[in-house]
Amino acid sequence: MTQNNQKEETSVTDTPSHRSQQAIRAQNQALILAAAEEEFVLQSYRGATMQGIADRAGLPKANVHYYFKNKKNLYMAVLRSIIQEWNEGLVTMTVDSDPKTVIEKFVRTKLHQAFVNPSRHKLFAIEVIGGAPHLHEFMSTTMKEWVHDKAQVMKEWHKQGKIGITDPLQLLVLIWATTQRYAEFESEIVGLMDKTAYDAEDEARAADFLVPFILRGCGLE
Amino acid sequence: MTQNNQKEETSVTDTPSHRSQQAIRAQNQALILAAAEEEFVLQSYRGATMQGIADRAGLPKANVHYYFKNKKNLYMAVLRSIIQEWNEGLVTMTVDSDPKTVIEKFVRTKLHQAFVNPSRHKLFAIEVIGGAPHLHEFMSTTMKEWVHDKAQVMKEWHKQGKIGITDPLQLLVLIWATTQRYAEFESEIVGLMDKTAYDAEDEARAADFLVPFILRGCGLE
DNA sequence: CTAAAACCTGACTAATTGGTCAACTGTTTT
DNA sequence: AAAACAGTTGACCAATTAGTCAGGTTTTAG
Repeated sequence: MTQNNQKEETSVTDTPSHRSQQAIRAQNQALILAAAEEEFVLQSYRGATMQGIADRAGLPKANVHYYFKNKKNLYMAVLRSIIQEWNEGLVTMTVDSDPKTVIEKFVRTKLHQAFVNPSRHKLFAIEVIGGAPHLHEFMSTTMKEWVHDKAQVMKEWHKQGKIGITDPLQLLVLIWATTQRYAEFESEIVGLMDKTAYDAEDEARAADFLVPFILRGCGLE
Repeated sequence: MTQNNQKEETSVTDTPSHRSQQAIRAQNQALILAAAEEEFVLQSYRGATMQGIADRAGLPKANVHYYFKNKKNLYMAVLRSIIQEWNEGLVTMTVDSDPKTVIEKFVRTKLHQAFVNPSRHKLFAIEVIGGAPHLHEFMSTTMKEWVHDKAQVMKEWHKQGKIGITDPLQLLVLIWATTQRYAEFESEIVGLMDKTAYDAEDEARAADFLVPFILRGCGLE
């Protein structure tokens, strides 16, 4: 594939001849972000090319640069949208909550996110594995506060004899590891199940295994 | 850093003026493989440069090409050494084994590997996340056979009422996820613990948490 | 209707980088 | 000792690719 390119087909939604600029902006940015997410996952930061992203989005490369000044800028935009989803998956958890209910909800929420949007989890994982150079701020502020907050709650639960866990950080790491794994290692897990992709019941199967397993591990139920 | 380069210092072991060619080969290949492993983890395949690997190994770039024909060749060599370690970490597990003993041993072995050699686990993870394009053969032969074999054993254990797990594949995925996580997400976990690197007790802390948790999850103990 | 603003894009450029090679030095073999 | 072989390396090249830009078209505001 050379540096040159042209649109091959009209975009996904049949475009009216007259579109508001706001709509154009929104649609193209979304198109580019989605394309970038996939390319960055498959090729990693350096391996992904602006041309490849443009092709996937069905736009000329120069147009991608029109919306996102440069590659790093685009990459950061993708990371921001991932962090946003992370923030939405949070569970309210107070000293008075029922551990069993909260933990089950947390596991199911995270697992669902993993199955619904594997690419994002893969990209996040690649970033963390590489030392999280672009996520330092998020990790050392938002995420750390959330973790310390939840750890406090869990320690209180333990004091009250509601849960058999003394080290809440380890539990959080375990829950993230086990749920996100289905997204990150999709290709491996799918292969070991002799399939080419998850089917409709795989999320439920994973949940039916994970939820009781983790609850038992916590000394609940 | 330009394309040019030169050795800055004599290599790690003070070199005698007369070295056998076999020794030279072995040492340089090891040097390059170690350097490549680190670069590939930090920069991913495309991001890693032959020049960067050469610099890290303390050799001129052309010398790297002398030992490994090209970049892909070098990358595959690194993957091969990772697979080799994987094969060494296997546990013998038969129908007559004691589940508790075997699972505990398996978890501890995998966890130890993760703490001792995090780079390899990170690289393996990146490869799988990207769809394991270079590991297809390994995954669909060696690994699949091993997994199906162990799954058979575990199903038999369940029939005999020795273990409360009906879906062995899910358990294997969970054990890999939880143990390898400490390597893969090193930067995140270390950050959340307010450290800059794991200390001597962290492996033991993880094991003390994971082993009983997983055994409880399996309905053992 | 018209001018300004926003959007679009083919063609180009500068920088990076994988890979080659010829000339060289050190080691082994006969 | 000298031919053959293995290891070393600076200089070079071709391919790739992020980013620019000038001149275009379409949309919007007045």
